[in-house]
Order: sequence, then structure tokens, then C-alpha cells
Amino acid sequence: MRPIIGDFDLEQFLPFRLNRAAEFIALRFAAAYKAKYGLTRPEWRTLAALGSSGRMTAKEVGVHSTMHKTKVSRAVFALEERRWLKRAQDEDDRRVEHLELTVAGVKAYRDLTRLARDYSAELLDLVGQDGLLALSSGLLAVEEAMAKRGG
Amino acid sequence: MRPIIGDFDLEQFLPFRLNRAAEFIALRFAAAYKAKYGLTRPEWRTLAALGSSGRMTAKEVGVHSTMHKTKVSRAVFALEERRWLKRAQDEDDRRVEHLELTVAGVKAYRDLTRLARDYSAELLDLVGQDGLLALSSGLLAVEEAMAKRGG
DNA sequence: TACATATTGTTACATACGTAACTGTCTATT
DNA sequence: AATAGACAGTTACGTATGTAACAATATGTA
Repeated sequence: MRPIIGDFDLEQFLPFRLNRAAEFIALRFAAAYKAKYGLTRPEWRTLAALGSSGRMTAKEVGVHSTMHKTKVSRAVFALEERRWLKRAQDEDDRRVEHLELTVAGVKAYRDLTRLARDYSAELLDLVGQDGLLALSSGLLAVEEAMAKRGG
Repeated sequence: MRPIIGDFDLEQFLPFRLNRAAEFIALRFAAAYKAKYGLTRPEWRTLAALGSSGRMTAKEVGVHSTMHKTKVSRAVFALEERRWLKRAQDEDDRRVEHLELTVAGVKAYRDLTRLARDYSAELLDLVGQDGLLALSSGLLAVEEAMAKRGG
């Protein structure tokens, strides 16, 4: 539909397009880990961060996965209740807690990363290689901008 | 940091990267309309949809801007309270309401689209033309996939 | 040592959200 | 005409969110 009043078109506005695509892409995957384990997104991200890096503080998880500290705090609490994660106080600085996955946590992490890889393949099929390459290269440019301007 | 346990890396996972970039890009613009008018994102989107198309039903707004009907319903209510929008019942089907901006609404729309254009220019400056072109082309591929698979 | 400031992580509060249930209206079938 | 189903839009409810205030600890400076 052509604009009547102005020449602005939401359909062409990058923030809108980016958001819509992100919701679409992320929701399909979120449905998987939500259905299988009842995880929230912050919980999945925390699991993924700890699974790949082995041991981190809550603050590091937040930086690594770009999450607000309250989100991390709540996700850590939920994963701890599930017994997928354990805390250990730092000996030098008692404000700091080192977080680590339990055996059960690692198991869940492995299963979920398998789902993630399956989903990546599905995306390749759905969006096509050219599309994904373009997207990835565009995202890289945004990520560089974020690093400069403090994302 | 290299993964210790598995070979999965959140940093490379497209849903994560897409989400993070979308949050970064959208938040910067959201800050503008939130600071200036106290608008929420659904309200801005509804305003943008009505501003560019002139007259729509709530359902059409939802389709056009990919929003859940409860979001649209609440945004319409808020814009109506502000007297930026008025409703008119359809004469043939009394379930349907035609939504239209008031003069004040159009004025705000014009101002906000100006901000949107400024922000687009800022993005060009921040991310660079090559990056934006790649991003746009990648998003197009996603949008085509969404159209096929029902986004 | 004492005091101000910064930092890690948690919590209280207000707000935003989606699901599901609902109201009112229209359409199709009988 | 009557009934069942579909549809537009609203609302109630539980949950997720960010802001701001907070507790506990650490650091720097006098």
C-alpha cells in the first residue's frame, strides 16, 4: 500500500525490519527449548554461555550474552533450582560468585546445542545460503558499530 | 574465548546475533520517541502504520506492523486517549472499527518520521553503506522465508 | 584507621506482554 | 428463522521485564 500522508514507510525502516526478523527467527528456536525444557530465553543464554566457557561470574555471563544483570540473576537462580548450575564463592572477592554447570547441566547443554545446530541447518534451508551470508555480513557491520559506540 | 566443553558458540549463533543487533538498533530509536513523547513501541508502530496508510482497521494495523492483536488494542486505546487517533464504526460490519489519525496525530507522525529519517542517516553513518546493504539483502531473504512459512 | 566511592549481585516495584477466555457481531447451514 | 461456527476487538490473569533502591564487600584516600 502506498503512503498517503508522508513518504515514510515502516516496511522499509531498518529497525522495524530487523526486529521483525529477529522475532521470527528467535521465536522458532525458543519454541523448541521452551517446549522441551520450559526454559526462558535468559536461562537458555546463561546455559549456553556457561556451557561453552566452562566457568564464569554472573557479570561475565551478562557481558558475554548481552543481558541485563537482573535477567542473569534470575536465570542463574532458576538454573540453580533445576540443579543444572552450582555457585562457588570467590576466595579473594566475596562479592563474586563463580558459576559452573553440573553434570545434569552439561547434559542439557549438549542436548540444546544439538537442537541449535539442527535449527541452523533448518535456517540454511529456509533462508538460503546467500541470504544467510548477506545477513551475517550485515550483522558483523552492526556488531563492529556496537563495539565502537558501546552496545 | 574458546569453548571448552562443546563446539557450539553463542557468538556465532544467528538467532542470538540477530536479536542482539535488533535490540541495539531498535533501542536507540525507541529512546528518542520515548523521551520525546513517552510512546511505547506498539504505539509508535500503530502511529506509523496509520500515518502512512491513512485509514486502517485494528486487524490491518496488526498485519501491517506484525503485532499481536492485544498489543494493537492497547496501543489504539492509548493513542485515542492522547487524542491522536479516532475510531469510526464500519457501517456494514459493526465488529470493525476504522482507525484514523487526528490532526494532532498527523502532526506527531510527521515529527516522528523526521526523527526516523534522522536515525536512518545516523545508522548509515554508524554501520556504513556496505553493511546496511548486506543487512537489507539478508533481511529480504528472511522476509521471503517468513512469507512462505507464515511469519 | 576512617570515610567516601565503586562494584557484585539481589530484590521491590511498576509496567508490558502473551494466552486464553470473553463480548458482540456476522455468515453458513439447516 | 434457528443454531453453530467464524471473526473483530477487549479484558483478566500470570509471567517477564527494566529501573531504582538495596545489601554486602572491596578499594582508594586522607
